[in-house]
Amino acid sequence: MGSTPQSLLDARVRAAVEAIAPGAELAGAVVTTAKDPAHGDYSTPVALQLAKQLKQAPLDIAERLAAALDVTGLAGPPTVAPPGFVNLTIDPGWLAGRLGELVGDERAGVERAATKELVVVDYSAPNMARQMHVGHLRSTIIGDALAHVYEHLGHQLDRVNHIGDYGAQFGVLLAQFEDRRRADPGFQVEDPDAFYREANARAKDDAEFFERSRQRVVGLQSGEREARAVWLEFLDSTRRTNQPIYDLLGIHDLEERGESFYEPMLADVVAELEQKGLLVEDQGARVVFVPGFTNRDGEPLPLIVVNQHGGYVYGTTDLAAIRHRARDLGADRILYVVDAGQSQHLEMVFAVARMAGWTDGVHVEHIGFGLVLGDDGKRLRARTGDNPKLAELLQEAVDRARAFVIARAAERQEPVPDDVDQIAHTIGIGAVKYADLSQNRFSNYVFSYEKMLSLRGNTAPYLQYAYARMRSILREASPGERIVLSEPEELDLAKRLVALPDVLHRVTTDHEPNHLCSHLFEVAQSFSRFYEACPVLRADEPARSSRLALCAVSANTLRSGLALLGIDVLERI
RNA sequence: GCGCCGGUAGCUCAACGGAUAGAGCAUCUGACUACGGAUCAGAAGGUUGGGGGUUCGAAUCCCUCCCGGCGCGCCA
Repeated sequence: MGSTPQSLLDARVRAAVEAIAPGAELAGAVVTTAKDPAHGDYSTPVALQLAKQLKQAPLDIAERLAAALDVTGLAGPPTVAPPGFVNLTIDPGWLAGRLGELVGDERAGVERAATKELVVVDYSAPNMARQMHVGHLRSTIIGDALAHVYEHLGHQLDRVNHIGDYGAQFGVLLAQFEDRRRADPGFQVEDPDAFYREANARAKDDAEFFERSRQRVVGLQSGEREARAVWLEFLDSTRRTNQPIYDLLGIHDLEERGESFYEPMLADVVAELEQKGLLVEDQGARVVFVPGFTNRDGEPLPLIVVNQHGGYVYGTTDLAAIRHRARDLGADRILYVVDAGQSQHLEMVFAVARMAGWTDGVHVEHIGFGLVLGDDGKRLRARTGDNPKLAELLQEAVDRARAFVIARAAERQEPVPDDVDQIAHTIGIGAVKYADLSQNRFSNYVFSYEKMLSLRGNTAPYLQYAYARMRSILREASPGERIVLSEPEELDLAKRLVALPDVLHRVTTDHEPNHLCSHLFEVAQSFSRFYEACPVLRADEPARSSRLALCAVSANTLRSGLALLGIDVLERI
């Protein structure tokens, strides 16, 4: 923010309110973007909001506000519209000047935040010894995008991969693995999901086996060598399975800090809860009752910290993690990008952390998201009924993109590009990411290759195509310094190009990346209209260098905006 | 039963308490002797699930009911 019309107008409207009604309190939006061009570009409803407070007619207040409002050099004279709006139209001269500053600005006008925060983003979080599924995909994509946005705004990031590598589930796997190894010394886990099912099915039916598996957990947690060795083997195999997925997604700076990382802190976390009087004994377990949460029968619902067998559970590691992040790392903000199904559990963890006084002054938030559905409207499954393997799902997007590029080359009787693999990868992965991010994260969405790879509409390929077209023009000539905006299409595009910082600010408030997607889509749409209406490269075009500048800023905006979403662009498609 | 999230155009979705609820897809009508037509222009399409309430103003906030999804004590 800082240099956007909205933030500048906001400050000036506040000043004018202070002048005509000192001490008046403003609730809600001060300056909003106008939907109807007849209302200008920005609008303020503050006169309406102040009417009751000041006991005066809204229209009168609006008139006095308009008179007191100094927007010289930034917008045209304010106009008043019933029942009490004050409408503002950005001065094309200001817009041209601002755009001039953005030419060649790699950051597309986004300034760094005044105060630098440490932002912990917890995302991806696959489970050891199980395939990643589409839920992990959403977490990974959304978390990565949010981390990029905060980083771009100058904050310090700690990207944490809280993998599920600890706890009772592993005992079952360990016991089964040892039995299989005993029968066949060369045994290897080929299919992690199948092995997981096999082990859990046995634990369900075989009481002896189940009891043994529980003891294996104790063995592991007490540092028994053999158990530890197998555990490490499982971890390695999980990493080998997941690495290709992270490679495909281009995600490299995620730090693995799984549940086991917090093991050394667990005893102390329990001791501290005990010492603070939060821990109580209930049904053989040691728990914290969290006000406001009830179970099926309407009884108080606890967060279990130590189970009836004396073991730690995931709530324990989650508590250790939040304490570590807030107290030891000094996080200002902790974001949990975890599916919506975990909402109650996380709210309880957050509540206990607050009760323990660990998160005073820390912004802790669950960034929940809905399910990915197949075209049958049910949870996405592979043909086999299993969770689809993510690597295959991503690969199919890439393959479809490649097929399209090849078909298009044939259609145009052109040779297939040398870098067809690179193009297919950028389009295919970009399409998957954008399809996810452009959706409201709260709702479920239907996974459709056809839609995400479509070249029309609000899709990554549309944006990538628009970018390639901008670059194609910019290869021919360089933008000028002096900018003149006269055509409506030029003005419309320019207004959108200067607003990116407002959008990013919003994304750090509501953590909904779909707003950034919409903005980039609107930029691309505005550009296409501009491109149709305003010749750029024509030799006798007087606005040539100015229009080249519009192309340059548009390209920068799309490139850097898509990068924030974790999506690459292509110079040529 | 309780909790959380959703219900907006035929479909997929926007709309940070503001003005005549907007895009895309699909449909229909136009525009290729102009910088990449993978494009653009236009048309049509709505009782914002129902009912109350608060407000100058409600898709948005509150209450209630209906529908869908997810979760709800020792897996994570």
